[in-house]
Amino acid sequence: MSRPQQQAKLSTDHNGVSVIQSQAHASSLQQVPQLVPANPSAPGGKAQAPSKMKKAQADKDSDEYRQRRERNNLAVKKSRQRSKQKAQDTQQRVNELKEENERLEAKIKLLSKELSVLKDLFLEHAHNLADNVQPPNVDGSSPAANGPNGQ
Amino acid sequence: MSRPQQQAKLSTDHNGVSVIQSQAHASSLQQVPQLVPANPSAPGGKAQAPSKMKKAQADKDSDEYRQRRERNNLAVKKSRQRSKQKAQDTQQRVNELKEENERLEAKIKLLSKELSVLKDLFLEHAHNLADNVQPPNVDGSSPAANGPNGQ
DNA sequence: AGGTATTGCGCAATCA
DNA sequence: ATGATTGCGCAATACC
Repeated sequence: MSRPQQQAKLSTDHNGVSVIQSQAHASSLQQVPQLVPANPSAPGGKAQAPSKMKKAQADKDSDEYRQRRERNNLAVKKSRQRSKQKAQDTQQRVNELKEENERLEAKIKLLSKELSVLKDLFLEHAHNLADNVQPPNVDGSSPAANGPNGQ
Repeated sequence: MSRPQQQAKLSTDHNGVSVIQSQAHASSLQQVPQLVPANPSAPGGKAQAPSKMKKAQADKDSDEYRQRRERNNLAVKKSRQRSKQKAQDTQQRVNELKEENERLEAKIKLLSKELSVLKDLFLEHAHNLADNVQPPNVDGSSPAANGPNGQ
């Protein structure tokens, strides 16, 4: 995909390096504007003065016109290239962020686990301590053994 | 934020010929493609047989050709629109991911803090416990209430 | 004023 | 043969 569309015109290299062609817009196929007013031979039509045509014609042949076009074409290419690049970068960014996200998520998991372990440990010891220090309640089991720590 | 460039359906021909395109393509402005060699004096070039041109010409006039073009134009529009949409979505994705990242990062911070607090607490109690547990025999009075931890 | 940068559009070559 | 993509040129116009 993306091949020499027309074997003509610009020596746009396949690699994207465009060579500014000479002033001579010698191309292969060139369509002459030839704007035909398409005279409205409609009912009640009126003749139109063919005045501006020639000028248009001249414009296109103009050297300056060609130059402007050339510049613009270049600008367009550049712009599009940039746009594409940007899109690509954005996509890349997404990937990076996704990765980082996973990393963070993993870390969270780890921390959570660590935390829970520590909490359990702490509770256990607390109970032990309580049992040790407090007079043994000869009654049942331990006072409270619930460690409902959510997360 | 661009706007409709033209209010009239003005189509620019491949070669720069502007043509008003009426819905019914059977009316005003007949623009004959008129392929011109445009290269009257090519360096060692050779005149091309005008044989295939006619064919090309005919092709363009062909109803079928027009139809094909029309369909393709439609497809192109669709494709580009989709492409644009996709880019937009990707950008959006970036934003979302960035947000989520911040969220996660905050959570990590929180968990870390919690963890450190708990650790300290645990250490303290562990010490207490150790002091307690060590000599059950001895008549140790109070378990010591020192805060022997650095920082 | 004079330029570049963007954008919509159509064409043609490819791809699928 | 058909729709989808893609590179490209043109023209309008946005942006300096």
